[in-house]
Amino acid sequence: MTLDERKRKILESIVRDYVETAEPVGSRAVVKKYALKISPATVRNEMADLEEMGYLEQPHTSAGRIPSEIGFRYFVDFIMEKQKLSDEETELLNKVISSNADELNEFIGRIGYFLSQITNYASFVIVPSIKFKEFKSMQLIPLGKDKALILLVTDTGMIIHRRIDVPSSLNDEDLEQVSAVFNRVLKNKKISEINRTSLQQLREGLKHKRLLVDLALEEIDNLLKNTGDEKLFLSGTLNILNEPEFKDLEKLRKILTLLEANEVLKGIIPDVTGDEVDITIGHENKLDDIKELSLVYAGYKSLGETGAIGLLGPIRMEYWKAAGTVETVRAAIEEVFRQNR
Amino acid sequence: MTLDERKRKILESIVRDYVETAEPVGSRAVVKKYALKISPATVRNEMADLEEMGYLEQPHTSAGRIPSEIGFRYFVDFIMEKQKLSDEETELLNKVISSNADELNEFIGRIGYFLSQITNYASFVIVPSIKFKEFKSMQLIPLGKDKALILLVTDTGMIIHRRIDVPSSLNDEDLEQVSAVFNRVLKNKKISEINRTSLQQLREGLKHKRLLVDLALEEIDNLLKNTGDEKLFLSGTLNILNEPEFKDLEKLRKILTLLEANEVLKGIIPDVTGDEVDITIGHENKLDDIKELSLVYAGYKSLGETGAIGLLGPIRMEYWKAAGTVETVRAAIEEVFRQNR
DNA sequence: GTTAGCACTCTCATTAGTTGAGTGCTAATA
DNA sequence: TATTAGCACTCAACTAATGAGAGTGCTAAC
Repeated sequence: MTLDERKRKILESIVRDYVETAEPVGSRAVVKKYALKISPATVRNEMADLEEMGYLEQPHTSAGRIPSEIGFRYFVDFIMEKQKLSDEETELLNKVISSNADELNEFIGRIGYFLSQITNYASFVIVPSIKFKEFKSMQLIPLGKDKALILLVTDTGMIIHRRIDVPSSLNDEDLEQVSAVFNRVLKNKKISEINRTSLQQLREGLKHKRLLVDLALEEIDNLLKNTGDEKLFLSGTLNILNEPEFKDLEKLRKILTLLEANEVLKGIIPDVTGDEVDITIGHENKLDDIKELSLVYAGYKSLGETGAIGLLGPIRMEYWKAAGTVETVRAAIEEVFRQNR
Repeated sequence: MTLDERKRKILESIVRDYVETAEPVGSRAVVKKYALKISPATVRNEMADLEEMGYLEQPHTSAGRIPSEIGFRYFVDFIMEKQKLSDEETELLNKVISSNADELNEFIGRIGYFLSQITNYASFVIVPSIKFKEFKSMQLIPLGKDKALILLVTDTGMIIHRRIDVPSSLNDEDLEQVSAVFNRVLKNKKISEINRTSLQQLREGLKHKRLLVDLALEEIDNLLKNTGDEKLFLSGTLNILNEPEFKDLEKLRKILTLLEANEVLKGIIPDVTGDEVDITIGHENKLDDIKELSLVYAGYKSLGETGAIGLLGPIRMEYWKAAGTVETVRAAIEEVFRQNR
């Protein structure tokens, strides 16, 4: 499946031209635009070969060629090089990175915005669920009559809270007392260490506040369960409005609807493995709904968990630019996460 | 500007037909579909009158009539009645209301989803910034080496937190001590009562932990400042893809882009005054960008502050349905907020 | 192996012709 | 006087025909 130098050059020209113009590329255009020292006729012969091999296709007899998905795949694997960010882009990225967005959501939001701004594709960032190891604090805070706030803090700084009803038979001091006992038993305790015995211990020590204890325990249980949901941030989805392949309203609706359903979207992103930028093109994707799209993405590590960032664009995508951007941003945010803890 | 019964009937027929079909309505269609006991010719005469009065317009000579914005306005003000929810819809609403979504965001999300589901228009919910009156608790929770969590709880159950760096010269006990002093001075204190004296008092009592105190005070200050941002929730924006008036890609892009910019959107919603459902049609709206859209909205009260819910659709909108839905949902969520505190 | 030349193919834009829905006006009718 | 039937007229939307242009594949010459 290896192509000689000239064929590679021609394939590359066609890919680049097609990505730029979204029109089939003719033999003359290839010669002219990329200053090859051969005639259109020769190019035509080569193109016929490339078509036979499956790298190109022809919308109709008298049109130029466009790269097939296989052609794009070959281009991505063996021809293109990832394009580095320009100086201005790098500067902008640094600004985004160093802006004191100490709220995680905001930071991620800016990263996503940057990705889609720079590339003009839709971007996504998956933030892994941050597993915590220890409880740091448990509070029951009275809020006026009959209400209280139950508040848990983990060693990762995550805060879980819920408003609960408090039987009016309990007063503020009772709440404080329960807080204290919980804290004593659970504080700095690893989750794995919280076993039946210690829970039993809690119940025993606070028999007469059974209801409250049960509520609190239920909440802790909840916390443990919900620890498994990673979050997906999307940005720049409207960029697909610029792509001529989606000028058709029905296609557009399909894609936008898909992008709106976050949960579905999580499913289409393949499991990230290493640090490398990965690319899936058109039908290589799992779900039918995105067989007209390509994905350029990479995993990153944060607190031992794996997240992902990536771009979502048409098959006719500037893979070199997309891959370069994803690679750089991936490294940058991993660095941030490393420093930050 | 009052119309006789027959003209009203004809205007209504044209509005309803046009809303349904998005096509200009001819005299024959009016007679046939709405079983009026007059001839098309008569209707034509009346239509000519209505056009002269500004209630109808004609896309071109040989087409039927469509309602002008003034026509819609007349229809909304003097002809239509708000349509009540069907039994199934009411049932669904009750389900949404009573589902134990004790997270505010989730509750609002469901309300928005309901609104746009039922009407097929984009919906918005504005949640007012909840002003709080008292501090309930202030905690400094150590999180491993050099880090701590500063955590404030207000009487409205709002939680403000930030991760801060702690000078390594301070140990866990120092943190606890600062917490305690803060709590003693601020607990259950109204904001208006926190004056310079009490702050001075804090600083004095903790002179040797100056840095920490300043950090904490800064955070409290922050909290007070940020109390002013209301939140906007949007839902069902893709419904506009169904409207034939936006089959044009450029228009579509404009609107979707607008809807993506939450901040701009807040600006287009007029100040809500009373409890009544209000409607602004096309050019009655402030911003140029939404002069091709209509707004159906109403305010609601929550903890003394005013929020809003509403729908955003084409000028050719089912105002009766939209207004009825908004009215019902408005009442429902106000009831929820009333009960919940 | 490469290239010039040429017949051929197919899309796209333009034009002309046709259809049909709907109007406005006039004259007849109740 | 209000209503209606009848009819000529208008205009958008569809259809078919035509021609231009881009690009190919093939053949024969270099």
